[in-house]
Amino acid sequence: MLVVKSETGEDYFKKLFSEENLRQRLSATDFQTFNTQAKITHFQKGDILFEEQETAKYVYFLQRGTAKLSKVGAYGKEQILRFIQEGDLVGYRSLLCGEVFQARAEAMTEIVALQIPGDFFMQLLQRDVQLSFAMLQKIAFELGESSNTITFLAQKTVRERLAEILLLLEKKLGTDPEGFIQISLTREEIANLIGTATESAIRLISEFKNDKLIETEGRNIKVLNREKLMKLGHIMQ
Amino acid sequence: MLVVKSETGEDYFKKLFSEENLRQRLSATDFQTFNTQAKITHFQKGDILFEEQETAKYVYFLQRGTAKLSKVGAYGKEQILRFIQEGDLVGYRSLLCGEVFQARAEAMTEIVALQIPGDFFMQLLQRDVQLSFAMLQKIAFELGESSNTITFLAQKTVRERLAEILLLLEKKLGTDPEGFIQISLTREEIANLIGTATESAIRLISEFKNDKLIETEGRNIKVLNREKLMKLGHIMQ
DNA sequence: TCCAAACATTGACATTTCTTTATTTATCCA
DNA sequence: TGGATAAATAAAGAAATGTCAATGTTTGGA
Repeated sequence: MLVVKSETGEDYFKKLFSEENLRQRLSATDFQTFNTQAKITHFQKGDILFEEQETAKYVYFLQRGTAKLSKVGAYGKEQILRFIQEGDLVGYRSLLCGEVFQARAEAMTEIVALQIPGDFFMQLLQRDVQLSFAMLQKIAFELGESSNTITFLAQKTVRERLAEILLLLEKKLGTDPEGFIQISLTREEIANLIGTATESAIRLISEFKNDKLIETEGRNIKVLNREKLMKLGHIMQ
Repeated sequence: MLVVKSETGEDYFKKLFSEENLRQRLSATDFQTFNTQAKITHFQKGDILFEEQETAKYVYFLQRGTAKLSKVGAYGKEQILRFIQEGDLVGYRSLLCGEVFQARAEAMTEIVALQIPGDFFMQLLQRDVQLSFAMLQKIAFELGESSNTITFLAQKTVRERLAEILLLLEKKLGTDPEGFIQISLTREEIANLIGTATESAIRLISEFKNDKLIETEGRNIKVLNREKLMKLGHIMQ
């Protein structure tokens, strides 16, 4: 199963980074520093939070909006790794390894995020056992999801992967009142999520549409028949 | 690029779990507990260190030998995630998340490992900032490698994946005096590493052999032409 | 050492997926 | 709001990959 959003830690992080909690947990000095250093930042759709190969300077705590985390493969093709949503943290991995960013984060909607300087974040980790443990849990969870993605990509056909990803997008990104998946991806982005050519993704989407499994309206997709999609995607439960 | 062995942390862990270091860092009580609880265990080739779905009870620190970490996909097909080698730790991920194991670890050679009870390991983490930071770095590194594997599987052809994995196996598992890759995998295991059918892997291995890129001797493989394999695998550098 | 079981190989064929090209449609900015 | 640009679609043929079946070979235990 492909990772769209981690299911653990988000609410936890939200609490961890709430003002009340920070004031309680941090020393007076650290709390002061936090308030000075952590800045609310805004991004528009298409804006880049950070770029591959860039030095890891900040960690972002998303308070609103959705971003995609992706990297570029051998032929310059984008690979979408996962989505970052409200309550999620992004940019910490490279920082922890002391590497430059290995992925880029791009806003898919308007975003409001708390921008935390990397060195300060690292200091916090050293001092705040609770935060450092939360991080351990979060990364451990991500790593597990990542293993699922590996199995998913290695063993399933494109058709199965598309069926699964549509269900996952619906579940994780949510739907609007009419039942369409909240955030509309381009066909190319869908292809870059499941590792196929854009044309193949398009063809299969048309097939699913003909089979009444989904309905489309421009870039928007609505799932009509969950059961059949699950069967088609050979999704175990 | 597929992960065969992590390149960070191993030596660090070796130091962390050396007797001298433990005695220095841990309190007298903890050190005593460690010596009582952590047991040297031996495994034969084919033995299982832990099984998927099993409760995470122990963490293993490999002192000698190699294991494979794998999980089972939708059709009961094995997916090899990575190899665990001397100086590496395995079993910690599920423990950190408080999940049952999501993968199995199987000995590929004789193994000597330090078996550390999970609850004790978790206690250590809470008390030993150095260990907990090392773990953060290790998992962060694994997660980065995992993203590379995702891109590798999603974007490369089977031929490219085989070329790359052969080079990687050579580099990470090492070679014997004659130049053959140390640990011989079955053709099926190679297929289960790169996400293809066994027959496809066999056919491509034959092709590489005909093209004098590699040489085989039963299950053993020797790389003859690194440059061409790199070109064939479209390996960037 | 010998034999059963597991593994490796090969060929033929089916199926999936990609690539290329052309055309239509949607989106977004000036 | 009108274009320019990007995106979506379709179709056809090529290439890659998977599946099945048959057979040869190796390996590991009795």
